[in-house]
Amino acid sequence: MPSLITQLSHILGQVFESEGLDKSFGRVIVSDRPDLAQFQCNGAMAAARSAKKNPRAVAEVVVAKLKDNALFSKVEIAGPGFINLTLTDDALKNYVSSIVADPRCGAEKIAQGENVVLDYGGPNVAKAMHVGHLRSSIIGDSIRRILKFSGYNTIGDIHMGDWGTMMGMVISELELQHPDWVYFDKDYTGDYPTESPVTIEDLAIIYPKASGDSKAAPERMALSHAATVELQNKRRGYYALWQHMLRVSIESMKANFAALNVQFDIWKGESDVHDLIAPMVDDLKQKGYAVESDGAIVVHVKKNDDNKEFPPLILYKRDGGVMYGTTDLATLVDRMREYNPVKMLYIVDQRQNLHFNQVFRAGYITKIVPESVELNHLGYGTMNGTDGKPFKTRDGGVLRLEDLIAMGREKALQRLEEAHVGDDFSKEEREDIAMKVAIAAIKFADLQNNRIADYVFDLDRMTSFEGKTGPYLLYQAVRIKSLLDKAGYKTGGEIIISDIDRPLYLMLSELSEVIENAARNYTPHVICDHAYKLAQAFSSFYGNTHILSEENAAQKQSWLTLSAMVLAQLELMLNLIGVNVPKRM
RNA sequence: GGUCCCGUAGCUCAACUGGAUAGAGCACCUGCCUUCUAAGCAGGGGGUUACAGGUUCGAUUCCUGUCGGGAUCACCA
Repeated sequence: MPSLITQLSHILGQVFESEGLDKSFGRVIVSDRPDLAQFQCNGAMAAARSAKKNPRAVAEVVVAKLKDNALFSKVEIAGPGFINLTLTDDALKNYVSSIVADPRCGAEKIAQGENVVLDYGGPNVAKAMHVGHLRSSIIGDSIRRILKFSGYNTIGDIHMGDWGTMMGMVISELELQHPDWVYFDKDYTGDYPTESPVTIEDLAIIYPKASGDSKAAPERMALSHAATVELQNKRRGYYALWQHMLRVSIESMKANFAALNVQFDIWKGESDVHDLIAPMVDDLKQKGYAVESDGAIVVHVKKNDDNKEFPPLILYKRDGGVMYGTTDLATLVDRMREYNPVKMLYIVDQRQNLHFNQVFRAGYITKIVPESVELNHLGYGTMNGTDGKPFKTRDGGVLRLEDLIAMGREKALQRLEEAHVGDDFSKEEREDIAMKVAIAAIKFADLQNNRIADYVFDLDRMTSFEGKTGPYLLYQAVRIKSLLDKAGYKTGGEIIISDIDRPLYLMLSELSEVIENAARNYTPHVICDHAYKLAQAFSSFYGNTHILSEENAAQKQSWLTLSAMVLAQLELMLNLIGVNVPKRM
């Protein structure tokens, strides 16, 4: 079932076409001036330019052909050539009735199961997750949900940092601290213990020390590099220790992501493509794509028509080590082979834009990725504090992710107590509600802006739960649930449209385009925005209209149906940004 | 210095990719809980869209320049 706006665009498009003009000029959008019309088409003005005609004259012709269409109660020309459209209530009612029982709430699909790989999250093994991982995780997860709903087969890959120098740092640090451990005995040939010798808490202390020491002293760094190389050569003891750290870290990551309600389809890491690197580089050397430069092996990615510098992608450093670009290129090999996707999307900090451009160019140049596949770096800005500088805690450290979530939950619990909401709920339910409120607040605050630039992370604002926030949306959804519950609502009945509820029905008809816009441009914020507007419009209606005391039974049933539709769309949109609604709050 | 991104209300952000009167939230004022959850609703003040040109019926959006902020510029990730 095409959306209402699709249907209208089709009708207008046919009229333009019958006049020898491109049918794309018939594109209909929601009116900017609700006081004048419900929908509008600006195509006459654009068409006039290409056809060298008067815009109003073009509009006149189009309007003349729409006059007797029974869908419209009003078709007018305004200003330089805007075509203003208003539907009859019958037409609106017909459309709304057609989506009332639709689980997709009228949203069309834009894909037919094509594979899309999304790369987000990117936590590091042995390193505690902190607020820096937040944006990638929740933006990536939301885009995954949106594309999946839109008809793609999505493959969300967590792409862990599990194979770089930091692993060598930690291993060498452990060896310095515990030289007697069996993992460091080169002559040992037996089995290693099944229990990990380190916990995630240990790692949270060890990594910063190892990293700091390595950066401070070249000879300490040399140990880290040596350990990295030995690990990558799979020295038995190191590899066993690494597996322990991997397992311990994944456990901790899973707890964090479960709390955030962020999901992945596959849990691969840099280590998974390690064995692909040597054959890949050999192959590229043979084909002439990889060449020696200054002692390193590189792929040149600068094109002739570039007016800017494009450093080559380094595959092997002068010392023979590999870089993250090497791993990323090998990951392209892996993903093409495993999934043959139409798109590969990277939700990673905008600062890595140049790096990804290098990798993508190298991917196309070497034919690892065909030109038909979209490679896209969806960058996002740095998370700043209210002072405009990169976010730090009061004592200057990084805020751990679990601490952030705990802070949000505390605030929400406090709010529940103040409002005496849930005094009679079980402790478990109150905690569950607080958790959902906290997650909604954190995610909505982040996802509501589209800025590639920076993002101001303001905990106080986020947990005030007032105004345009995630908890506001939960609150409105829960109120509707409570209303339907009290009314004992069952589906059925005619939809009756009147002045006080017409804006809401019109808004319900916009969902398909909103989600399509978000899916095509990878912009979850348009969903946040529309969800907020819908919630606000309903809240206004709810405040002015007492539904349960309505005496006209048919009217009451119609309003309950409207409420149920608003709720369904709200929950759908919240789901697309990874937010769950509690039963009550 | 080269390249890229950004500059919209006091603050944080939108503006359907060139459309009509630039919209929200916070903060500030005024009302509204003995009828469905006040984490709410109704209303008010607040703008030369950094600045200067250009393109056209029409510019926050596209082009040029200036100013200001940020990022990045091959052996770290």
